Amino acid sequence: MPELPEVEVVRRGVDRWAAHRTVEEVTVHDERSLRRYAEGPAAFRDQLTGRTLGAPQRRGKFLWIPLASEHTPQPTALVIHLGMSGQVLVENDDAPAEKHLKITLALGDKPQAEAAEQGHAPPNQLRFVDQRIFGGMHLSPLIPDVVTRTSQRLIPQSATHIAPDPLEPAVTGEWMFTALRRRRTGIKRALLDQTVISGVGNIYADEALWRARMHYARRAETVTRAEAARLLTALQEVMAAALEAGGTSFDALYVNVNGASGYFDRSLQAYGQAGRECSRCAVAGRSAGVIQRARFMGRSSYWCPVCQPRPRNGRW
DNA sequence: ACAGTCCCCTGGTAGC
DNA sequence: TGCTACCAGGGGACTG
Repeated sequence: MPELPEVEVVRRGVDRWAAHRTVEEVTVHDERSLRRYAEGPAAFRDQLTGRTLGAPQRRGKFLWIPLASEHTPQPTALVIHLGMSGQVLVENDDAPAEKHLKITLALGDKPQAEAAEQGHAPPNQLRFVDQRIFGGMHLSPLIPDVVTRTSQRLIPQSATHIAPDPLEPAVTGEWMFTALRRRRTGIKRALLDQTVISGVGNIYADEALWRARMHYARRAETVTRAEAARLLTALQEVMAAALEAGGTSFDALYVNVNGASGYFDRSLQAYGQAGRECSRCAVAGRSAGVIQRARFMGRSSYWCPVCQPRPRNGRW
C-alpha cells in the first residue's frame, strides 16, 4: 500500500511528466473515485477541463496539483489520495485500459522549452487507477497554510485538518515532543492520528517504534524529549530509506506507484515479521526476542518484546 | 478528549 | 470445485 514515501515518488513523477501541461479532457470511468467530491463528476469535469497543472505538492499522504488560475479568483487544486491501492500512471492513449482505471486526464503538450529539454514527447494521459477505491480525486480551494505559519504556502481546504508530516522542516524533535505530550493516549494511536502528525501509516508506525525501541502502547503524554526526538528520527530514517528504494524507478516513463516499493520486501524489521527473531536482539547476542503480533485499533501491531518492552514505571 | 466500531472496497486465501 | 468467511488497511463518521 502506498505510504508517504510512495506518495512522494508519485509527486516527483507528476512533477516531471505532467506539470505545466493543460488538461484537455476528463473522463470519469467510475464515480466512486470522486466520493469525496460533493459537486459530482460533471462539475469535476467542467472545473478541470482546460486548466493547466502546476507543480504538485504533498503533505502526508495527500497529494495536490494547483491549477493555474488566470481567470479564477479562488485558487484551486486537484487533490489526489491514493488510499490503499491507488496508482497514478502517465501513459499514451493507445495503452490498454487498466482493469481498475477510474479517471483519465488527457494532457496537452508540454511547454516547448521543457519538452525540448527532455528530448521526447511525454505520454498524453494521466491515469488514476485504484483497485479498492479507498483513494480518489477531488477539487478543493487552496488556502494559506496556518499550520506551519509559512504564509507563502497554500494547502487544499480539504487537507487543513492534518498536521505536518515527518519530512517537513517544521517538524523538529521539539515539535514532536510538544505534539505527543498533549495527547492522553498510546504512542501508536498518536502516530496514526493525522491531526497529531500526518503521513504515518500502520507499517511505518511499527517500523519507527521498533527503531526507537518503544512499545506501541507507551503513553504519549509521558514521552521525554529524547524519546520524541528518537522517534521522529526513526520515522524520518525509515521513510528516507523507502523513498530511496521507491525513487529508483521514477525515471521510468510512468509515475511509479504501486504499493510494493522494493523497500517492503527487504527492509521491514517488525511489520509482518511475527514469529521471526528480532534482528537487533540477534545481533546483540542476547537471547533474541521473537516479533509478536497483536490486534490493536482494528489493525495488526508488530513489536519485539525484548527491545520494546512494556514500560515498568507506570507510564501507561 | 478519547476509544471503539463501522463503513467504504477488492482480491487473496483459508476452511469446509 | 466452489462456496463462505475473513483479512488487509487510510480515513472519515458516528456512538459511547
